[in-house]
This record gives sequence, C-alpha cells and structure tokens, in this order.
Amino acid sequence: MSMKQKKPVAAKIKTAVKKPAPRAATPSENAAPKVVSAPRSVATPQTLRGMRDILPAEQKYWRFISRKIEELTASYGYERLDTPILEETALFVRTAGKQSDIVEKELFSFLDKGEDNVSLRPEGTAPLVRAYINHGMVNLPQPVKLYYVGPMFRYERPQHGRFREHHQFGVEVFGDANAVQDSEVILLAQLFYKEIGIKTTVHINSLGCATCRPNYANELVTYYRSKRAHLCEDCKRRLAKNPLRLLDCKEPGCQPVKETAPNIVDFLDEECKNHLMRVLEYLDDLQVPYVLAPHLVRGFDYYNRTVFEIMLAEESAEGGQSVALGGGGRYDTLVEQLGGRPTPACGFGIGIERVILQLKQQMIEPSDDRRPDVFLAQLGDAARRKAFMLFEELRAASIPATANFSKGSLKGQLEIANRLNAKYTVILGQKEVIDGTILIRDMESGMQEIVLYDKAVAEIKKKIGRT
RNA sequence: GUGGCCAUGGUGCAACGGUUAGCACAGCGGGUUGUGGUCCCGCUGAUGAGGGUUCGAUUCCCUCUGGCCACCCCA
Repeated sequence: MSMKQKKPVAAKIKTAVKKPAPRAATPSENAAPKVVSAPRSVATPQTLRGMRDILPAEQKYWRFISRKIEELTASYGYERLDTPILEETALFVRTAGKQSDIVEKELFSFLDKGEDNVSLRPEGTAPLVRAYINHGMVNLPQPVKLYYVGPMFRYERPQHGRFREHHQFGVEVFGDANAVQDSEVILLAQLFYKEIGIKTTVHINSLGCATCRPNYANELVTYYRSKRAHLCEDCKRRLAKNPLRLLDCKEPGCQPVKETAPNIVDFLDEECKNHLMRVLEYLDDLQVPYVLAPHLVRGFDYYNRTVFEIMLAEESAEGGQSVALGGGGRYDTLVEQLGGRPTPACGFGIGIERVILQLKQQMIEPSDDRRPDVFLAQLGDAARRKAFMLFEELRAASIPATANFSKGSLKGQLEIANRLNAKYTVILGQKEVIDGTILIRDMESGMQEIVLYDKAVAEIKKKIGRT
C-alpha cells in the first residue's frame, strides 16, 4: 500500500461516517455497557494434573533465569540445541533403563494416531544424544558443547516442588573424556546458582565403570543380604531390583546398615579412581564447595564415573531434608548405546521450578524489568492522535511506554499509570496540542513540567537516564 | 503407584439440612466535565463435575476431577 493513499482514505471514511444512521432509542449513551455474563452452563476446563500456568506475575523470575542461562552459556562457549518435546518411547526406554522408575511408572507415553508409541520427554540428555548422532556432530571439532532449556514431563503424583510438567536447563558435552571436563560442567552448574544468589554445595561421587562397578555391586548385595532382617520393605525390594539404590534409603532403621556398608570408592579401579581424584583437584583449584558423597547414586542407569547433585548449602536449608536443585554426571557409553560412535560425554540438568521456589523462599526478587518508564495519557480526540504518534516515536527510540488510548478521563489514566508503576506520565490534552507542548509528570514526587513537543523524546530520554 | 487432609466469586475467608449463600480485597462505574497511590457510593461475580439420601442439600454419603502433605522417586 502506498503512503499517499493514507490521508484520502481516512478522509473518505470520515465523510462517510458523517451521517450516522438513525439509531433506536439510546437512553444511556454514556452509561457503561451493561455486562451480562452468560450463566455458566459449561464447565471451564482446568489444567491437567501437575501442570500449571506461569502467570505474568511470575515471569520476572523466568526472565531473570533465562538471562543468566544466556550469559553463562555464552561465556563458556555452549550452543543451544532444542529438541522436540515428543520422541519415540524407545529412546527413553533404552537410555534410562527399563528398570528405572522413570520408565517403569513415570513415562508420559501414549499411542499416537499412527499407532506409534511416543512419549513426552522426561529429561533432556537422551534427546540431545540422539540429536548429536542424527546430525553427525562427531564431525564437528570435539568437544561439542550444547545446552537446552525446556519443559520435561513425568507422570507422577504432584507434590511440593514436583510437577508433571517442569522445566529444565541443562548442558551436555560430547567428545571429551578428560576429568577437567567434568569439573567444568560442575563449575558451570554451581556458578549458575551462585550468580542468581543461591548458596549451594556440590555432592559428588563416582559410580566407576562397567569393569569395576559390578564388583562393588556384588559386594554390596552380599553385605546387605547378611543384614536383610534389619531392612525396610523398600530396601528388600531394592536389593533385588537396583542394589545401588540401597545407598539412597532415608529410612532411619536402615541407616546403621548403610553406615557400615562397603564404600564404592574403595572398589574403583585405578583409572576410575584417578579420574575422580583429578575432578576433585580441579574443583579444589576453582574453590568450588563440594563434599564427597559415597552414597550418592542417580536415577538414570546411564551414568558412569562422576555423578553429582547440587544441594542447598547447609545454612540455607531449613530443617527438613533438602531436595536436589540439580544434578548430572558422566555417561561415556550412552552415545554408543544409541548407535553412535563411542563418544565420552557428561552434563547436568537443573530444575527451574525448584530454583524459583528457592528464590522466593530466600526472598530474592529479580527486578521488575517490565516496569514502564512512561505512561502516555491523553485528553480529547486531537490529543489522542498526537499521543498515538508520540507513542510510536518513543517506541522507535526504544523507550518502554504504555498507554490506554481508549480511556477518556485523565483520572482513570493516572490510576492505570500508578498501578503499572510507571516512572513518568506524559500528559497531552487540548491545551498542549495548541501550545505544541507536553506535560511530564513525575509519578513519585507529583512534580510536573512543561516541555516542547519537539523536545519530548530527548527530554524523556534524559529523565530516564538514557542517552 | 500407596496413604492422609481438602475443594464456596479472580483472591482470601464466612454460613446453615430450609427464603434473595455473607464479608474483605481485586475488577468495573460514579463522587459534574484536565490529575493517581487515601476516602465515600454503586455494580459485576461463587458452592469443581456426576450420582445418591431427603419433602428439600452448598451442608450428609459415593464416584470422578483437581489441590496440598507424606511415601516411592526425582528436578
């Protein structure tokens, strides 16, 4: 559309509107339209169990975290990779392990219309491994450093800090077997919390490798069998199903048994032991606060050697046992297991909802970056049109402004400006239009000053401290 | 998946086996046409869904749905 047409078209419409069709009786032209809401005959759908809306009021936390993620990953040279939320079920069954709870009872799976067995992703690592293989990233200079942010799904009973849909931020590094890489990943995770103001401690352990872990598992089973009488029901179950999980039991009765259980570190072979020692050394160098946690095991079967969880630092944890804010580890066999070339890898995942919960609990409030600098108020038709133009000029000058052009009264507009917590309100009325000026009102002090319209943008820029 | 507690306008609460289900906050409108954050007035708006017991149920019972809490597990 050509610019020339603009005016004539508007003018034409204007004349056409001149003679309004006679209307039926209008007893209350100016009265507010009567809002008659229909009776609620239909039930409003609710969110699905364990899923929730993230409302505007909470968005500042999400923006705050997104910013930190961008900053941090950029400074360590990580590239973002987004994978689909839906994948074939086999991907997760093969990676997490058939016996794992994630697959056994938490996978959000269903048959799609084509009768394919699909699942909402329960975690981020397997899809990234899949993508790494699919796109031939072995041909990229190694290591390949990737990160992801997005929703994850687990079919569980919702609870405090646990949802069916939650969001994770995670990184995965492919093609580097060196212990220094484990340390970098741990550092990155720990730095993330530090940067947003949450004090954490890294719990770290080594699960050994395919060679040395079975020895330990056998030893552990033998030991626990001898104490079987003292174990809780869950532990008896674990003994048969997933022996390493025995170390995870929180049942008071099982604690003494756990205390004297064989320690995995004593069973690591030379290489695994060295690897662990070096990871710890690097962490010492970087002054990352960690504790060795010989009882730490993780929920996925694919880990080997280094595993870690990021826990709330003791001083911030209030009483009860604290849940992990994030965790990760090394998974050197996973790429091969999914049909790729043998490629060492490690990474972590962080639960964003839990981080936000913690921010709120510690009263850490990100600044409200959506607070408008300027609210534009107008009075009368001519002023409205001029204000609308100024609105555009402000936007072009990257000054965040808000307005409500359909509101008539100045009082109403100031109320909105106040509620939006605007720093300044620009007032444009009949008088200002005639004088070629605007009024700038400081919403905190209530002081007003008259400024020439032509200088408006420059003056506002000066006031909000921009040049 | 197991067990417990719970469900009233947008939010937080109240009420009773029986008239128009109260209150506060928020929202919208107004307190004479150009000044907000205080005040005053008015309006809108709810018993989660489905069954049953009963002359009558928002109230009692059951099922479902959802929430909270613990376990399991996890982020």
